[in-house]
This record gives sequence, structure tokens and C-alpha cells, in this order.
Amino acid sequence: MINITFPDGTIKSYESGTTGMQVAQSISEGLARNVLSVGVNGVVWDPGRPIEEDARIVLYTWNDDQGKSAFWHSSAHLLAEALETLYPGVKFGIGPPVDQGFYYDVDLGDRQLGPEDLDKIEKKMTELARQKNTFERRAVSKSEAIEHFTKKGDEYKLELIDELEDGEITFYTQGEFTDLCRGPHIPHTGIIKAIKLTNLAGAYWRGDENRKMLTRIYGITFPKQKELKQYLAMVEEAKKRDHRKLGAELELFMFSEKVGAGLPIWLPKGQAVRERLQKFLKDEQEKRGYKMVVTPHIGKKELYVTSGHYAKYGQDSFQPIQTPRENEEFLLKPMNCPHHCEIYKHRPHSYRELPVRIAEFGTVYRYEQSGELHGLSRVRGFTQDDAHIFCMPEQLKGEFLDVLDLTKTVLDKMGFEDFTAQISLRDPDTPEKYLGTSETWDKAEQAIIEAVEESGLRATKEIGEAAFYGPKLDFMIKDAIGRSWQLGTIQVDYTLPERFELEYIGADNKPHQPVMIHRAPFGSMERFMSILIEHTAGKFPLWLAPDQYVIVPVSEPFNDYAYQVKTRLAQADITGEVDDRNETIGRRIRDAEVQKIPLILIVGEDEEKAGSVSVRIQGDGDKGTMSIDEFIAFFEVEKERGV
RNA sequence: GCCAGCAUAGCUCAGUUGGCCAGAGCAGCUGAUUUGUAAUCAGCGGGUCGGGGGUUCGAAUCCCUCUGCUGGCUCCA
Repeated sequence: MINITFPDGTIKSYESGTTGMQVAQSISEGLARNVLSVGVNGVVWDPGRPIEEDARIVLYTWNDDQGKSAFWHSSAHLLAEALETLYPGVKFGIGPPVDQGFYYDVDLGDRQLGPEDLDKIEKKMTELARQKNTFERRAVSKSEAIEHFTKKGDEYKLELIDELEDGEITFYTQGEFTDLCRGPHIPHTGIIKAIKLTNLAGAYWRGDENRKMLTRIYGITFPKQKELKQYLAMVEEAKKRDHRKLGAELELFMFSEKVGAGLPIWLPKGQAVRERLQKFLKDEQEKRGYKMVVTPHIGKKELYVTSGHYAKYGQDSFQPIQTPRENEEFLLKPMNCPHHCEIYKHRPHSYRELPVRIAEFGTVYRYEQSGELHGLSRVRGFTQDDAHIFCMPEQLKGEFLDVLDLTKTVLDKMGFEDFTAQISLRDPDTPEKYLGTSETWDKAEQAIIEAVEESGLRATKEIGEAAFYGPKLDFMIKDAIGRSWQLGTIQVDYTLPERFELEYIGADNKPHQPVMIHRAPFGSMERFMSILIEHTAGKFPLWLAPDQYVIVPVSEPFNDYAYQVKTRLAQADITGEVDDRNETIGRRIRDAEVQKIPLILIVGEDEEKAGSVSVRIQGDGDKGTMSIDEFIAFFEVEKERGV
């Protein structure tokens, strides 16, 4: 007999060899039907795997991530089975579960799949699922595993096996299909009721662009048809929030084939929002002792040779532009930091004036691969809300904490609560990718880790994600369809001060090297706006809205009054327009609603006589009339409410 | 850059297997209407079917190529 401990602490005894499924059955039939995987002493197992020793167990269902991931992992096997049935000889890479579903990377030889093929594969998967085949786990020796896949001629699986230890290799078989797999899997394929193959993509084998590109088939499955429907509806909803769509509809920004791919063009309304964001940050930075500067969009190649950017990115950048006579070479600036280093250097600094905080909304240009461009999120020309802090080593932590506080202030103001923070460290195995010595890297990484700990911020550590000149703390946030983007960043840098020979005169009257912090709370105006648009669905908070109100006079005789109101509001620093088009009132209200203008003011005979406005809130209907002073007071209250 | 796909009027889309002057709704313009809380009515204009090349008696439709876009991969100072 063995003792099974449940999450609530109760202990029951079972015969040795009892499976998770049997344990579930002993509790209730309903639970047994829903069990997808089983946590055994912290490891996720198949429900059908016998438990031989005392164990703590957790039964996972569709409501648990562990249950979902087993479900989707098994769905990937089902996809593979369908592929093998339809396309004999297909070779398989890997087929893991992901956040929303699963994929399988396959090598179909010369065959190309199109969207029509996905329907066919889906049908086959449904047919195979109905067979309710169980997933059978089998431990195999390394030689047996090699033999199996040699016979099958699947070099990808052989490569994977090659990296595994003998004794830890398992196969899973459902129906006619056997795959190398560590598991776990759901009880049988019949639980997979709703199947949707979502898209096809190319993916390099093992993520290496020098190796073969496999066909990646993405899909998602559910235990109930209804859940698939809900999922698809949710995806449709998310598409409506897409900043590319809203940006065009609300006339915030545009792209032009003639101007060039990845070069956003800001329209008046988008620029209005940008300006308000920048004003907000400028005010915040002013309180914290930053000074604004402006630097040119190009700089001599030598500037970037000095900074190290040229050696690192020169080949993958817009190539230098030349002066016609002297053949001097200039680069479009990909970073503001070298310029800011030169600003620091323009005169000697005493330790008394440190930290020096230099800020700039600096527009930079980077060559991004054509396939990478994506709306405002990934562009070739963008404006960073950049600043560089030059401080003494002993001031580093304090400065870092202040920047952290600023970044949190920004995210808070925007109502972005679901961000994650990531400490991006160097990969010690590839020192050639980084500038500077191991000692300075250790110092810089330690400074970030300590400051983050002290601030109480929860952050993950990611090895190999650092910039080439220093480690960083990145803030990540998801867009409407769940893709994660880096917004704010804080970076500690000992390297550039050295390369630019920056110094300050210390209390000892000797030169010392300052430490540099690079930071951008928004990251870039472009990417920040893309996330802001998607999070607000284009319905900007009052303090950011390009037009805060529109006045709709009931008919022509009241146009004069409407313009009088506009003038009054302008004096109160409230901006908007009068819509005196010859259209029905219903029409003009509708247009304002569709344009997501926060406040609609209707004025007619009653309002003119009373000196009032009739207020309507976007998406929320008629709020009744108020005097203009009342409206201004109401506006100020609403404005403070933020997002 | 790589894989797969898409590109018809300002926007959203129709255009059977290549075959009459390429269509609709919205937007635009003109006129009528003077409006009280999400689309007033009528008339009119608008497209070298993304660019270039080819196949064909004939191409929006088939092929090649370039550009842009979409979803991934790689990359992201």
C-alpha cells in the first residue's frame, strides 16, 4: 500500500501501482472524466501511469495550465498522426504546447501545404480523435530509440535522441503513431472534441537560421466545441483592437509605400496624443532633475566606431551616407547615447554636479529585416524617450531606484497593470558578444539585481538577453492578441564611459570614471502608442484624447453659440471642435461616437438661453445639461480619472 | 533575410472554369432638407484591377519578377 497526499493535506492509502486516473475515480466519476494530467511530487504525469510509492498528487483538469498543456501536447501528437496518415514519409521536428494551443514542425520534403490542406488535416484529426486511442507510454533504451527512427528515416528525431541520456527516453503511441516524447499525455484522443489549425509558418530547425526551414503548423483544440467558438470570437474581438486598424480608422498615423516600409507617418491626431504623452513625461522628468537636449539625426561614423556600435551592427545598419566632396561618412543615428556622451564630455565635471541627467526625445533609425516590420511595434524609424544618467558608482543604486520609480509611475498612469519585468543578463558562454570586462559586467548585473530586489519589483532573469554594452531591466507588455513587447528599459553601462573616456573630478582632485544609466520608460513613442491604442481600444483617456469634445449645434442658428462655447473651453485648456456640418444631429453624434471622441456637447435653443451645454459621454449616452462652468469642473474631475 | 499567403475606387468587399464598356455599400462632390442624442433624401464623379515583364485571338483571372502588407522563424544597440 502507498499513501497519497492531496493538496488539501488529506492522506489516503491506495494499492501500489494505482494510477492517477484510478485515484480520480475513487473520488468521483465526474472528476475522472475531466482529469487531463496528474502532478506527482511536483512532476506532471500521465493519468494512466502507475504510482509505486508514497506521493503528493494534484489532479489537473482543463482549468489548470498543466491540464491544458497536456491536452495541447497530446493534440500535437494527434496532428502528427494525421500528417503521417495523409503524407507518408513526413519527418517530424518538435511539437510542443504553447500559450494558446500547440504546433508541430514538420519536414514534408518537396510538398508545400496551403490553407486548403489544413482543412483536410483537421478532418483527419477529428476522425482519429473519434477513435479514442489511448496514449501508451513506453520506456525504451537509447539503442532501441535510435533503431526505431533510423528505420523511419527521421534525422530530426535522431538528432534529439542523440542529446538524451540512455534510460530517460520514452515513446508514446496512440493508434498507429509513435513519437519520441517525455509526456505527459491525456488519457485518450477522444477528449479532443474541437480542433482548429490556425496557421502555417516556416520555422528554422532548432531556431537556427543556417539550418533547414521546416513547416510549422499551429493549431488549438478544446474539450468542447463551444469553447472553440468562444475562442474564435475572442480572436475576432482582439482584431478590432489592433492598433494598425484603429490607427487608420482614427487617423492617428499612416504608412506610405513611397516613403518606405517601417517608417510611420504621424497624422495630426496621433501627434496630439504623442505630444501629450511627451509633456507628461517631460514634467515628470523635470521634477527629477533631467535636462532636455536635442542632437542631430546623423553622426560621423567614427562616433559609432568609438561607441562600438559600428563593429557590432555596422553591417546590419543603414549604410553610411557620404558628403559629395570630402567623402566623409555619416550614419543615421541608431542610438542617442554616443551623442549624449559627447555632451557630457564638452566640459569637465566635478563630482559635486553628478548625477548629470540628459534627456531627449531622440529619433533613431535602425535597419530591421523586412519580414520583421509590424505596424508601430517594429519600425525602422522611431523616437525614444531616451535619457542618460552619468553618476558616481556609489550613486548608481539610488539613481537606478529613481528610474525604476519613474517607470512605474508611467505604467501606473497608463493603467498598464499586467506588465512583466525581466532582468536581461549576459550569457557567460558567449563573451565575444559583449564589450567590457567580466568584472564590470558582474558589477553592473549585481547593481540591477540588488536595486530590483530593494524595490520589491518581481522580475524574471533572462540569460543572454543583455545589450552588448551592459545588462538591463526590461518591462514587457502584451498586445491585443497576446504577443509580448518590450516597452520600458533601464540599462547599466560601464563600457561606454570607458570607450568615450568620460570622467569627473572627485573629492580627491583626481579623475574618475562615471557610470552610465540608459533608460526609456516608454521605450519608444511608436511602440508605446501601439500598446496604448490596443489597451484602450482607441478610446483614449480624456487627458490624452486628440479631440476632447465635439460640439454639435442642433441647427444652423446655434452655430454662433457653439463657437462661443468652444472659445470658453479653449480658455480652460480644453480642446475640441464644432461639428457644424449640414447633417442631422443623429448623424453627427454617430460620427463622434465612431471617432471615439470622449465628450459630445449638444447645443440648441435651450442651451443658448441658459448658457449651458447638453453633455453626452462617448459610449455612455446622455448625461443631461450643465452650465459651462459646471462642465469645466466636471471635465477636470473626469480628466483626473486617467485611463 | 527565410517559409506560407494576400494586394480590385479613399475604406470594406463582389467579380463562376481567362471572353460583353469591372460592380456594390460606405466615404467624396452637388443640390434639397434646418434637424434635440448612433447613419435624411436625390443626383454626380471616381479604378492603367499594387508596379513591370510574359503566355494567349483575348488577362483582374495563368506564369515570372519587383514593391507593400499579413502570420510565423531568425534578428532586435
